[in-house]
Amino acid sequence: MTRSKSRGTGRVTLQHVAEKAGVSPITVSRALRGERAVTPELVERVRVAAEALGYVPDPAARALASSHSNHVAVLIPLLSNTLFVDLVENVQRTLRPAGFQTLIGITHYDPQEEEQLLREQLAHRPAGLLVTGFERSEATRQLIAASGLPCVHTMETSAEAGVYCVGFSQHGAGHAITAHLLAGGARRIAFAGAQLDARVMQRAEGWRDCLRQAGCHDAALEFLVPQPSSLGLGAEMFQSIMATPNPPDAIFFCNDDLAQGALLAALRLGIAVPGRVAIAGFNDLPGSEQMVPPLTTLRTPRGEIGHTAAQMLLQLMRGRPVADHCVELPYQLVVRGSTVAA
Amino acid sequence: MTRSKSRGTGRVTLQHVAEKAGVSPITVSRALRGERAVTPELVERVRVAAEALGYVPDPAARALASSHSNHVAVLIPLLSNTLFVDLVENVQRTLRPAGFQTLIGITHYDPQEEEQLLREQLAHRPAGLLVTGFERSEATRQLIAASGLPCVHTMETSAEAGVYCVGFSQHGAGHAITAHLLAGGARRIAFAGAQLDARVMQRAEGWRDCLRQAGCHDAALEFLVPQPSSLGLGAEMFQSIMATPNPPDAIFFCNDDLAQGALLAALRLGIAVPGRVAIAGFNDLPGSEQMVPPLTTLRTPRGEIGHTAAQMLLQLMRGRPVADHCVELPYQLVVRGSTVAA
DNA sequence: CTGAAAGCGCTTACAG
DNA sequence: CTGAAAGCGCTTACAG
Repeated sequence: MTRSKSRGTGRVTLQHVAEKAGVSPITVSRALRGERAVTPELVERVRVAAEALGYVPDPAARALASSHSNHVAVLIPLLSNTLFVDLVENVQRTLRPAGFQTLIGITHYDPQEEEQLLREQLAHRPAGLLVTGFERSEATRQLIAASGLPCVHTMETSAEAGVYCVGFSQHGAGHAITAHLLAGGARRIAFAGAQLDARVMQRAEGWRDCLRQAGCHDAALEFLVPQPSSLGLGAEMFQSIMATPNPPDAIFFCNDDLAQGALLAALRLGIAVPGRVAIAGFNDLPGSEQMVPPLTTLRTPRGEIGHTAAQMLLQLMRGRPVADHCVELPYQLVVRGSTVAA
Repeated sequence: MTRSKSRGTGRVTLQHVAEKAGVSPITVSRALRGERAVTPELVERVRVAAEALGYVPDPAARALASSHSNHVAVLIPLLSNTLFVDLVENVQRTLRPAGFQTLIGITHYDPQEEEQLLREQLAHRPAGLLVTGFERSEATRQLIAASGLPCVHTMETSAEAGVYCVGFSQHGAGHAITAHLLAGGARRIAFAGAQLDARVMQRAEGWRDCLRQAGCHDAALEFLVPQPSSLGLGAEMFQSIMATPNPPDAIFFCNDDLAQGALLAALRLGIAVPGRVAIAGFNDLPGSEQMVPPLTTLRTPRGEIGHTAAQMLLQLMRGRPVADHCVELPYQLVVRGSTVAA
């Protein structure tokens, strides 16, 4: 089939489908988008014609005409923490079948970078936004508001009206881990945190509150470092914590990689776990069950968060009402050998 | 400023910049894209006007008019292997400043899924393609060829003419690890592979060739399982390999996570490493240096591959010639305690 | 429920 | 080196 127009791209367009189906292009557009107000028979005819021609709608033309692309902008801090990989995978798994493309922006926990990324993503006129937590620059917050786009926050929850979020109680989870340590007989329970983003600090708060309730809180047992968490850092922190004059009998690490590093350091140093010190992590990342001893941790529902947040966003992008603005998902304590002797 | 047109979106357009700069829209377009054939003074005037108005080009309009978006489609097997996270991060770091958005497709090593993802990405008329290795369905291959888009292959190299690639010698790397094990005195050296993608099999080939040259090859010491690699799988494989009638004195695992799992299993089973069996991994992933004993491995240049491949693609997308169609980057053997007694 | 017209914001190809 | 015209492939808003 030759095209006569000067700039013809050889692409099958709405026009072609319309001719084949014997209707107007606009009807094809409506039929294919599943807009009501089109006779079922016509819809069928259009569908057959589109199929026969192998028609693929042009996202750029669609975006230009409707002022919304089929992109969804996703902002996450990192991809090097499995946590966010699980989140992203589930977001994509949910959004793709619905016809949405994911635009992934990695902020590295940097508010400036998040702002810059969002600007670039916004230029693409995404249909929706998926962001991590609530901590961001005022400018970013305003960009989001001014965009008028549906936006779902992940990982944390908020009671604020009009804010959409899917997460779990970071505070409650921190509390739960600490309570488990207390139940095991520990009294001097340390908190070891890295990165120090808002969620880590909420877990610290949970730890603090739990220990205060039990009358065992000791501010000297809060160890915080701003570096990104890693096994190496966990090993270092463990060693320096155990070298303090009056070391703890249990340590709650804010992330499993830190705790894994601590377990390996304990092995090297010949410090018995949980005999001399119990160790707990957070997130239940790959490998934690393989540690020696296996790591007690808390399984966070990041996969489900990704799925649920994407579904909520889908509802919002379709202009449908959402029952729950804020969905709080359950987490699960996973008790293993690092806190309970075999 | 009120807009009179009925569908005005409130967006600052080329038109506005043109009026402000006192030139035609087309000149603005050319000036901003850095096309030559525009007087430097005009370029400057346009730039100032655009800046003042906060003009952001509309990618959708641009894509529609030019039939190319500023997207680059990236296809990778997984995000749960740090390897590919490093690759993607470096790709984005290189492409973003040049004005390109990355579209990430995760194939899960499934040719069908890769094909489907590519179709979706192609609908967005990306400016270029970045794919992993050379193993894919014939249909996918044809989609790539028919698209006429510049395409750079990563992780592996190929001498084939007209094929752009940036990688390292998987065969050579497998050979190097094996040679190191041989040099340490091992003679019964096993290869333990999972996933069994093309690159793993090339490493296996390197292991085979090295041992044949040394006259030590034993086909019974090749252990292959198709499951995705993980610490748990590594532990299982290690245990079953050591339970064979005539176990090896060294094992080369095709990925660090398997080897890490093996080291932890050895610890649990009380099997001395490297005393009774030496263990080597591949990739140098996070945590390997923290293992007990630290894991000998081979550091692969995936970050540099991402950067170099993105740069090559940038050249191609700009229509500039590329000196080397095929860039082979160096890897580095990292010798640690799991193969050499302290 | 269906359609003709206009427009989304850019770039291509052609003139000058 | 600069510009007026046309077009990219859709959807919006307005009629009927």
